[in-house]
Amino acid sequence: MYKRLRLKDKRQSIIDAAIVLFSEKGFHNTRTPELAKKAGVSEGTLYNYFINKDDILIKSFEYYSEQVLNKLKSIEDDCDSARGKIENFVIAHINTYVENKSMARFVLLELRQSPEFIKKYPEYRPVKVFMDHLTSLIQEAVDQGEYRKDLDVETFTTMLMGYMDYSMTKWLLLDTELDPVELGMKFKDIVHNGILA
Amino acid sequence: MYKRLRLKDKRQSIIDAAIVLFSEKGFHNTRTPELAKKAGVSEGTLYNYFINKDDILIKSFEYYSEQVLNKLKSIEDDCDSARGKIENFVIAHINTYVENKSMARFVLLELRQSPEFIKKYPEYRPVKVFMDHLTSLIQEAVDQGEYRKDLDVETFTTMLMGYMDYSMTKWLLLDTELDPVELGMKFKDIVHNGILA
Amino acid sequence: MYKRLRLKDKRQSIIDAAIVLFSEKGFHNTRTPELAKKAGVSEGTLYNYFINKDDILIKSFEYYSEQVLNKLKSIEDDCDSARGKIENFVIAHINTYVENKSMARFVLLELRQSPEFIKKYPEYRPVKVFMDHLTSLIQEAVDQGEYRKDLDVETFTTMLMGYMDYSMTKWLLLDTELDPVELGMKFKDIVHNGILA
Amino acid sequence: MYKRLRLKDKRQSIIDAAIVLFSEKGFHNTRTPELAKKAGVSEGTLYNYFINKDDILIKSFEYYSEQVLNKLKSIEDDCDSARGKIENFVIAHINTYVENKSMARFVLLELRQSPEFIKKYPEYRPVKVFMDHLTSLIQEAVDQGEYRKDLDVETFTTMLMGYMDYSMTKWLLLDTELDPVELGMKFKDIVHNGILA
DNA sequence: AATGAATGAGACTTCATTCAT
DNA sequence: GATGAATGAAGTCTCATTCAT
Repeated sequence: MYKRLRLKDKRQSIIDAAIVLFSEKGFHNTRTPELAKKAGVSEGTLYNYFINKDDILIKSFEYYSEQVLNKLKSIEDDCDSARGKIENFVIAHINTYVENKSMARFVLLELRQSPEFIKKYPEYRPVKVFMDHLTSLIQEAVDQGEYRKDLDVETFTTMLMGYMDYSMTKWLLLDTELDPVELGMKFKDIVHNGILA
Repeated sequence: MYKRLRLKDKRQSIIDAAIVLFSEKGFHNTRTPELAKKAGVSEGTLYNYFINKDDILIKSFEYYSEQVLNKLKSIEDDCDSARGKIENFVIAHINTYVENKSMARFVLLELRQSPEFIKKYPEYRPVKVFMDHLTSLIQEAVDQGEYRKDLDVETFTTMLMGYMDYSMTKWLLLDTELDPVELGMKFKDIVHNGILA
Repeated sequence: MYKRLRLKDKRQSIIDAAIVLFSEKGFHNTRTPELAKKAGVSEGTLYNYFINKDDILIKSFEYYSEQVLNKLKSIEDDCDSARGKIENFVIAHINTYVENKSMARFVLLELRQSPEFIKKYPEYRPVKVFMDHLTSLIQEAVDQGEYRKDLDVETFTTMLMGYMDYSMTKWLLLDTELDPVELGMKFKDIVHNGILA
Repeated sequence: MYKRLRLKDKRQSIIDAAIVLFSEKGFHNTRTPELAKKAGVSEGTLYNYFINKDDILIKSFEYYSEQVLNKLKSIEDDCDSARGKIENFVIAHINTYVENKSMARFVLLELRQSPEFIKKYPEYRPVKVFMDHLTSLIQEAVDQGEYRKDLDVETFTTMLMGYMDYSMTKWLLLDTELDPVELGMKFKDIVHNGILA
């Protein structure tokens, strides 16, 4: 029991170090000895917990997925109206990244668009689970008459995801500030009121 | 004159090969001998035209930038109304990528995750030129009374850019079809009519 | 303790191999894999102990310097008269090389022509320590009245060093025999008795 | 005739450039394109006049040998007494180097002790022709009764050559001044008068 | 004869991984 | 389980040499 815990500690500290380093320097520019050092373990220990360097990337991602799924569940029932759920979702989604910038970089820059990774795990796209959830929330809002009947759900989902993604990418690359609530309100203003004069 | 042409050919064929390979396999998984072979030159020739492998990445991007700037200029005067210009811009922007999928992957997927690249171009330039242009078009539409006076121009720009970017990323990663005109119309429907019931 | 010893062994075996190979084939004609093989280590191990190939040259020389300094100290107090000390010094100096022909070639032939080396050690140190010591011994002989008062100490030092150096270079290049005692006696005969009829 | 001259010009300018560059940077650190540029010819032209890079080294040396042989002949008959000839020889020998420091470095540092070169051309040692000449002059002095009958001619030759060589090496490496006449006189004082009190 | 762009063998070096301790 | 020195395959890049012009 005690050993299991310590074992879990090492595994976890490797994943934590990996997410930080991969996000800072990129997967290919992170050296395994450096990763071991940051995790506070020896180089050999990496291979007691993971098959190889690729495996560390994949398992780091799986850890991330687990985290965000938990997050998703925790905010699911906070609100009754579909519109309110969507608003909560957007803010929670962005907050997840804002609270952990390393992980944000890891997912948004390094991982999300890694062709090798996507090729190996097409279904693991971290975005997919979000998109599907968001799509279902939007469909719910349409079904409940909160959004108009002929709204193209897929297009609106893409707009919202793209808006969040793009805003966060700008935040990461240009190192600016990011206020989730304000971001959501500005978006809402446009899609609710339209842009026309 | 003859020599200059051949010289330009080799340099260009290396860039062309680089864009294809980097987009297909990623920068780090592309081997220089493989790149040379694809370009139809010897390994040594790479280093007659470029400082090192990194330089090939940078110069390939600069070539891309030049291309898109030319594209921008060519569509500038096609339409009188600001709204028309924006619609033309969106379609032309997406078409640039659709017409050259390799370059699309190169810019949208590979370039974004390259730390060397980000270090050299911290302002994320390829997109910046577009964004700035788009922002000015939207501002023009507001000024001309085509869009409402209190429209948050920056937010709308980000929405539109994010929507295009996200749609194209999905297109690339999931290998689906992409119709620029339809894409633009769906977006217009939402931002013109709003989403509310 | 055990590991430390093995560690020192590897480092030393690389230096030993380097001195032999550099002296036999020259620095530039010695390939690192060959050097690794001769040292009984892998190619990668070279770079666990040294920064690069140049560093192996430098460190080999520094090892040599340490060796000869120890030699110098060991012969310092063997004799009371300054003249005797000088004679001992000459014989010991030459013996150092005769006993280790690889190191002799390394220092006398290879090291002298290495621009990297000269740049790092502009004062031509390996010889300087000797020269300075020899100069002080000769000065002592003058002070004690064993040599004449108006002897140009520097010139005599240069003569003696040059004579030894030249004799040894001939020995190395022409692969002849070398008897340190005989060499010293022949020199003594001339400088004691002069050359005139 | 005109072409022959121009041809000789190119060949000579390559040799001149080689002697300078080889002496400054060493044979292995001199790049052939750089050598071509310094000589004012194209890279390909090098191979119209020389077999390969090694050949340029060898031919540069042969050119040097020719030069010094001419020098030797020109001073041969300047003096009647053997002692005078030796003195003239020493001064002329050193002057050859002082007047052309590049060539001095080339011969004394780069070429003389290049194992590859010596291995290929053991008889071409630039020193040999000098030594032999000097030996014969000393022998002449002994025969003429100017030096004592039992003088060890070889030892004295080695002393004198070593003294000159060592003095010049110090001059080159430490970048000091060198006065051939003074150098000769200091040497003469010691070997004529001896060192003893 | 002169050119210099092109060549490609081969150099040095890196770094993910192993395994004896 | 933990270590980290050792490994060696494989990478990028250099540079003497060639040959079409």
